[in-house]
Amino acid sequence: MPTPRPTIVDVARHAGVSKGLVSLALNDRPGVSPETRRRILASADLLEWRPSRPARQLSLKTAFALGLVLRRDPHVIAADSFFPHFIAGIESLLANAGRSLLLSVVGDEAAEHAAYTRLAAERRVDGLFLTDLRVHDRRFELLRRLAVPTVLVGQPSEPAPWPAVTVDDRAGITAAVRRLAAAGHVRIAHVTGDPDMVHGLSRRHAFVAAMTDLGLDPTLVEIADFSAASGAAATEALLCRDPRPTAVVYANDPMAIAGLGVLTAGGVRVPDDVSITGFDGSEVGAYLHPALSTVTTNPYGWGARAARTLLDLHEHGAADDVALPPASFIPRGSIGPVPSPTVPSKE
Amino acid sequence: MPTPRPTIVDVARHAGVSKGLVSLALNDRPGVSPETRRRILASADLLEWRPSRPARQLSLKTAFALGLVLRRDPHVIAADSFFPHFIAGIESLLANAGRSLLLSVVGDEAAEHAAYTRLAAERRVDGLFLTDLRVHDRRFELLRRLAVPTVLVGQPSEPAPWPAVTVDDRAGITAAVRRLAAAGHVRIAHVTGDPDMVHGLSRRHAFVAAMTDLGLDPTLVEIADFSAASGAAATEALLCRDPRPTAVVYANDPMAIAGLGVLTAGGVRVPDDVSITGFDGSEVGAYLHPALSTVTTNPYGWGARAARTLLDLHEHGAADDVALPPASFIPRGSIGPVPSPTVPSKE
DNA sequence: CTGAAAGCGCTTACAG
DNA sequence: CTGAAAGCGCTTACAG
Repeated sequence: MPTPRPTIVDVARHAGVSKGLVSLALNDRPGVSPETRRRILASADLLEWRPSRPARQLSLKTAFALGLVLRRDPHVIAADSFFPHFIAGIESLLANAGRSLLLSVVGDEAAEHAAYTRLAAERRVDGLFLTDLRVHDRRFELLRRLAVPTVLVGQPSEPAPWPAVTVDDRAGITAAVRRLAAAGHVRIAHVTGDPDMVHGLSRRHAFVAAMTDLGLDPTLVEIADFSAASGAAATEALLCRDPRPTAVVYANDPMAIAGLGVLTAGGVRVPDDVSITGFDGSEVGAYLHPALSTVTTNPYGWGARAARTLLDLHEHGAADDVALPPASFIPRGSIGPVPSPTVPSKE
Repeated sequence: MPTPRPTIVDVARHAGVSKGLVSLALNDRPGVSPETRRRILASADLLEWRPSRPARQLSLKTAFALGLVLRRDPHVIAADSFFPHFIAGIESLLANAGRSLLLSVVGDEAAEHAAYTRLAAERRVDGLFLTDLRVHDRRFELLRRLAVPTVLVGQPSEPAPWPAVTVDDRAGITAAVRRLAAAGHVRIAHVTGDPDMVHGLSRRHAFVAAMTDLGLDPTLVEIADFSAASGAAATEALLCRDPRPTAVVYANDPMAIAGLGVLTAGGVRVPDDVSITGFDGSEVGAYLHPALSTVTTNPYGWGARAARTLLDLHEHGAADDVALPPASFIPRGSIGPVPSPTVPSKE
C-alpha cells in the first residue's frame, strides 16, 4: 500500500506560492525571482518532493522511458555476453536523461508483437530499440504501423525508415580468416549463427567472401543457431568431414567454447590440430585453456550510441545513421600454425 | 514525433456514448448493457484504441511496473547465467498482469541509491526486487524510507520488513562436498564468491559446515568475488598450496570455468588430478570437456515466484515468505575419484 | 442503464 | 514576477 507522498500542492502551500510557480521553479524556467525560487526549492527539499512521473507523462506526453524487447531463448541470452554490456551502455545515457529502460523478455513471435504493441500503443515508451534484426523482419511492418520512434541496432537486410547504429562485424570475421590463412590454414570451416538473423547471415557472408578472396574453398560451412548446443553439434559434424578442417571460425563465443569441449573430448588438440576463433569477446573465453581468440564489438559503446540516437530521434524527430568502429579480432592461444601435413586419413 | 492516437473521447463519440461508459465497458465493470458494451468494444477495436498508461497510472495511482536495479560489473552479469533466466521468469508473470519491468543497471552505490529513489519517489514502479543481498545491506534503510513494496530475492542476513523468496543454496554446496568426500576426497578447497554478498558468504558457510560435519579440514578457502578473473587467481593460489587440494568447490560457474583453464594450463588434469564443481548451471558448462559439475537453482522459477509475491504485496498489502526447492547438485565429468596417493611433492 | 462532473498531479499559456 | 485556469486521458462516485 503506497504511502501518501507530497504533491506539488503541498510544496506550493509550504512555500506560500501557487503550484504553477513551483513547476516553473523546479524545471528551471524563467519567470521566477531568485528569492522565490530559493524558497520553493527549499520547501521541495524539506518535504522530499519529487514530481510524479505519471502526472508529468500525461501533461508532457512523454513516457520518459525507452523499450527493449528480447525474443530469444533465455539460455542463449545467458550464454551471450552481448546484452548485459549493451544494456549497461544504454543505461549509462538514460540515468542522466531522466529516462528508464523497459525490458521485455518474450518467448515467441505472438508475445513479441504483443509486447511491442503494448509498449507503443499504451504510450509506455518514447522509443524502441530493435535488436537481433531478422532477415525478413516482420517487426518492421508492425512498428511502422505503431509509428513509434525506433532505432535499428545493426544493419537491416531491407530498407527501413529508421536510423541504424551499426558495427561492421564482417571486418572481424575477415580478420580471423586472414589470420588463419596467414598461419597456413587452407581448410577453414565456419559454424554459423542463426541464419534467420541478419548478423548470423552477414558473418557467414563475410566468411565466404574472405575465403573466396584468398582463393580458398568457402564451402566448409555448418549451420547452427548461436546456442552452445548447436555449436557442439556442428563441431561434431565437422569432425566427420574428410578431409577435416584445420581451423574453425565460430559465429559466437558460446558455440566456440562448446566446440572446444567437443574437440578436446574427441582427442583433437587445440590449437595443435585445429585452431578455433569465436565472436563477441566473453570474459570467460580469455580464461579457457587455450584462451579463446575472439572478435570484440564494444557492446557497451553500441548501447550508449543507440540510446543517444533514440533520444535524438524522439526529441528532434530525426537522427542520422551511425557507423561505429568495426569489430576487431583478438588473437589468443586457440589459434596456431596449420599442423604439418601427415598422412591423410584416406586416399 | 508521436502520432496523435485515439483517446477515450474518440471512442465515446464513435460509439455515441459518454467516455465514462467506455471506461466501464473496457474494464469489464457492471453497469453497461450487453448491447452497448458490444458497440463500445467494436468502436475501440475499429479505432485501435488502447487506454493510455500514463492516464491510468495517474487516476489509479498504480505504475503498472516493477523495478529491478542491478549493481554489478557488466562483466560479472554477462558471465552469470542467473539474471537472464531470473528476468525471463519475472516477465512470464508480468505480461499477463499488464505490468512491465523497469531495469536499471548501475555502476556504484551512489548511482544505485539514486536509481531506487527515482523509481520509488517518482512513482515509476509499484514495487522493487531486491537481489544480490549484501551482508550489511544499506539499501534496507533506504527502501524503508521510500516505503515502496519490496521483495527480497534470497535470505537476508538481518531482519527486514519484506517478504523473502528464498532458495537454500547451502544444500547444493553440501551435496557437492558430500559427493566429493564419498569419492575419497579429503583435501577439498572452496573458492568463495564476493564475501560482501549474502550468497557468497552463505555458500562459504555451507562449505565449512559440510566439511566440519565430515570431520574434514575446512580451511582450504580462497576468497574471490564471482568474476572469472578472481576464480583464475584463486585457483593459482590453490595450486601453490602444499599439499595441494584434490578437489575444488567453486561458488559459481564462471570461476569454475576459469579455474578449469588454469588447471589445464598448469598440466593438472581434471578430474584425474583435481575434481571441480561450479554453481548456477550455465548452459556452456555442460559442453566443456570435462563437463562441469554444477548446482542448479531454477532461476526462472525463482523470478516468477518473486514477481508473484511482489504483485501480491502490492495488491493485498502483505505476502508470505516463500521457500523454493533447494538447490540441487548435478554431477558431471569434472568430478572423479580422489587420485591414488603418489609421492608427496615435499617431505 | 447512462451522463455529467470531479479528480489524479503535473505543465503551460493567459492575465494581471 | 505571480496567480488562476484549463488541459493531458483516464476512472469513479453521484445523480437521474
